[in-house]
Amino acid sequence: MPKNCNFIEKLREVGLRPTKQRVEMCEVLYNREKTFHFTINDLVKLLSEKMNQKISLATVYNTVHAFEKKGYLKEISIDSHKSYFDTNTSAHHHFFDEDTHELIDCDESDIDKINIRKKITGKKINSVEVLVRVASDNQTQK
Amino acid sequence: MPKNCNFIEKLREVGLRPTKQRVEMCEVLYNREKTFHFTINDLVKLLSEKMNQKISLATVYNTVHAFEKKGYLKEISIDSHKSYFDTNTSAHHHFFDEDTHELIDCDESDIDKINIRKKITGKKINSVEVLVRVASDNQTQK
DNA sequence: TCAACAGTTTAGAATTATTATAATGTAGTT
DNA sequence: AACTACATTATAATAATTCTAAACTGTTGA
Ligand SMILES: [Mn+2]
Ligand SMILES: [Mn+2]
Ligand SMILES: [Zn+2]
Ligand SMILES: [Zn+2]
Repeated sequence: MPKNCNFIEKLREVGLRPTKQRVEMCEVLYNREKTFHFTINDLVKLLSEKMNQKISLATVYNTVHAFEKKGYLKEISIDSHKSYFDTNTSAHHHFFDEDTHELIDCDESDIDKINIRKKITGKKINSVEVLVRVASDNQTQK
Repeated sequence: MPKNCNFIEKLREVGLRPTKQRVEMCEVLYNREKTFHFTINDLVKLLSEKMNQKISLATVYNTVHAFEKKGYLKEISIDSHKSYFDTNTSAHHHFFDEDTHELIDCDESDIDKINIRKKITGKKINSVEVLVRVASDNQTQK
């Protein structure tokens, strides 16, 4: 994660116009140390803080979906009531903290390879993902 | 799954009034061979077919959530755009057919026990669930 | 048996998240 | 600078879910 990636070039490469809104979104999404997990609301908040002018909600939705289509973002299902997105687009497992509603990525070494015995005829496996729900262990809490 | 379980008694046991709507819902949900996975829409459709009078949408939502709170139903997250519910309330894994949007339960023997190496300090694991997304293997199809 | 009460259902309004629309603005090209 | 295709915007529309308050019903105990 270099400090100042050339997002303009990156956007051009996949055929998206490097408009200021898209470059701004790239900065917010990818100019960080770790994977970023967010809801549209999180993102809107961060963008409004960062930018001088306001950004339209429709643009945030459109751009997130454009990024998703181009493989820059992945949608994650942990809560049927909210859409979460992930800047880590590879197949990977998650911990979900039920206290803070935060997602945490697992890497290869965190969970042993999943062995699936069941076959469904005529169907191929597209992905295998594990969700580990965690919560505070503290008795006094909650 | 007996043919005509005494749902009235079952409802009383957990402190729910055995109103005709709830008994009717029990029949639709639990009077079947296999686990039932459904969306609110699926359920409304089935109930309207089965019942002579119409049932209010609010009642379906209220009753599903009452059942959920009592541990009769479990909400499943596979698609952030829709709520799925499951009559199998135990911890279990799923296959999700991306062609038909159907959920299929796994049993113990289908997936080897998941070994989690990562520990998060101060947090305990509440559940570990695997989602296997499958789709048609047929080249000609889609 | 039946009135009284608490809990339940209901239709419709309200809220929330998301998508569609159509006018205006802008990046890239000449 | 001007042209054009694509993007952004405000706003309207849609869809899922929840709220509200009035009408209704299962239960209880007189
Ligand atoms: Mn989506
Ligand atoms: Mn829910
Ligand atoms: Zn992730
Ligand atoms: Zn299930």
